[in-house]
Amino acid sequence: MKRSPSSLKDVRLKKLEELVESGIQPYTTGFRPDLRSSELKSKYGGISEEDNVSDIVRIAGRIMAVRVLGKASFMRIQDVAGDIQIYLARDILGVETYNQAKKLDIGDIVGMSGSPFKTRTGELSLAVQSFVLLTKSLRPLPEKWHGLSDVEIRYRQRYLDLMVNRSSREVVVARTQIISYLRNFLTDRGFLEVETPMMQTIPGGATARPFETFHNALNRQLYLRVAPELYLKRLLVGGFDRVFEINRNFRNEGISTQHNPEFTMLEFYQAYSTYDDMMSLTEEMLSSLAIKIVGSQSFKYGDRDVDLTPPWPRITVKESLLNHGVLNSNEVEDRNAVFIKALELGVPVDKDDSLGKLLMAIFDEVVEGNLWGPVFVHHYPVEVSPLARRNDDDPAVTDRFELYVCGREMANAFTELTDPVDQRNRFEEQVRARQAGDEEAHFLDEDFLRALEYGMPPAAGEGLGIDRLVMLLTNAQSIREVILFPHMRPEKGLE
RNA sequence: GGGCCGUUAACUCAGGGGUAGAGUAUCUGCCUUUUAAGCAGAGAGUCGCUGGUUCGAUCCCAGCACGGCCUACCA
Repeated sequence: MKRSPSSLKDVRLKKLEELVESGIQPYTTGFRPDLRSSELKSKYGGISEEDNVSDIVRIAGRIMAVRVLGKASFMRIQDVAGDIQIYLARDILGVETYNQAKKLDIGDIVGMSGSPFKTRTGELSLAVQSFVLLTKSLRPLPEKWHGLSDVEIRYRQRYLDLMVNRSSREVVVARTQIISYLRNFLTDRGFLEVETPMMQTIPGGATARPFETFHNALNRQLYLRVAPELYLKRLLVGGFDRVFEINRNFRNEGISTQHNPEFTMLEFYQAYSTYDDMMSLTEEMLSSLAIKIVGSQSFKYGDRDVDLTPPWPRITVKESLLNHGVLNSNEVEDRNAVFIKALELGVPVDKDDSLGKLLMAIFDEVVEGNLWGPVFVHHYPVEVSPLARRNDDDPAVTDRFELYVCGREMANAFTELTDPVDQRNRFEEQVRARQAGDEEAHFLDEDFLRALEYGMPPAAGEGLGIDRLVMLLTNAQSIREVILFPHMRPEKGLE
């Protein structure tokens, strides 16, 4: 570490030495506050400037602002609940203690004991009678007006961001409330929360490239899961009729404002139900969640309005293409016409792609981003839905939907494929695609097929991207705003 | 992966071919109800890194690193 004699950190290290020399412990344990700042405010907020409160209360927190007025000083102490002003006066503390208090720095964590009172301007404050330095801070905090806005520092040093930016703390709280709400919502309906493997020998359940790792003792390759789906369905086979998991998935793909290599998914499965039931459940779950979190079913995302009031429109993939005008009703059934249209649109397609794949390629390219929603798009082609049940009337499509809100896929659900013979065929098709170079194609999971051969009850399941849901409800434009420690390249030159 | 933009003090930002500026923060002094406290003074930067052009580069050029946005892949 480089040390110029006058660096801000060295100034504080010198103070630290002086504190120790004068017998003050700079990292003290054992102080227990009575109240958080918000509790102090609600308990004593009603006092008047004339009141002489004799109660002594203890608060703890970080010094965020210091105003020394000579023989008296004010400081702002921040804790998790907010902040409270404290008043330090020489004639209360005595000369020696007051001079020690003046050595406290912005950033230090302190415990303060004193009596609540109101200042001339009517602000509830704490007149300190004694204090203790709990943690000496050695680095200066970001500037008090503009705070910390450099996104790189905000993400890399999230602790700093949380310290100085209230909005960042609010996102954390909202995220926790959202997950808690979803957990209770499902638990209340008889769902059992489970945990399934993150490290898998055969990564399954989604079309995605997995991360690879290696188990030394077993001398074999393992994958980080791309989805929990196949394990949750094994639990349906085992007899649990409603299960869910809220946990991390890992996909070895690009990073963007919508994508982090690890992200959180809610997956839930319900036996004896269909994807229609999933749509109703999703409407109820997310619209009530919105009321809980933002206070209304309609709210702003960016500069546009979103309204989650049920029911939400339901259209098929083909209808969405027709509605958009990109294809007409003759073309949409004609594989070659669709292929030509894809080429015209510059959509990346392969000459061997099936009708279903081509339709989805065009959908992804031109329709998806325009689906402000909320809208359920259903009847996905069977070729791109290897785990979903075929539609009884049209075996070329599946009983699958994706929920779109604000041009983004929020959820993916389907009536599950329970036929082990069909499932084997679908897997084999995926294996052929993998052998042809598709690194995202599914692996064949022989044990999963064996489970289906024992018999899985008819069921529907859904995956819901938690990060994107949190983005929607906190009006965040980047997934990194809703993940505490988003993935970053290693920092160079760190001391 | 591709394109564009950015990187100057601890933070927020100006500046610009002749070796650097502001506010906040820090330090010193004054100040017993401030709250963007005030007043006076001071210190603080290898201008992201490495090369090139130039008498001279923080500035111009190239490469690299990191970040942002768009794009691609995906959820």
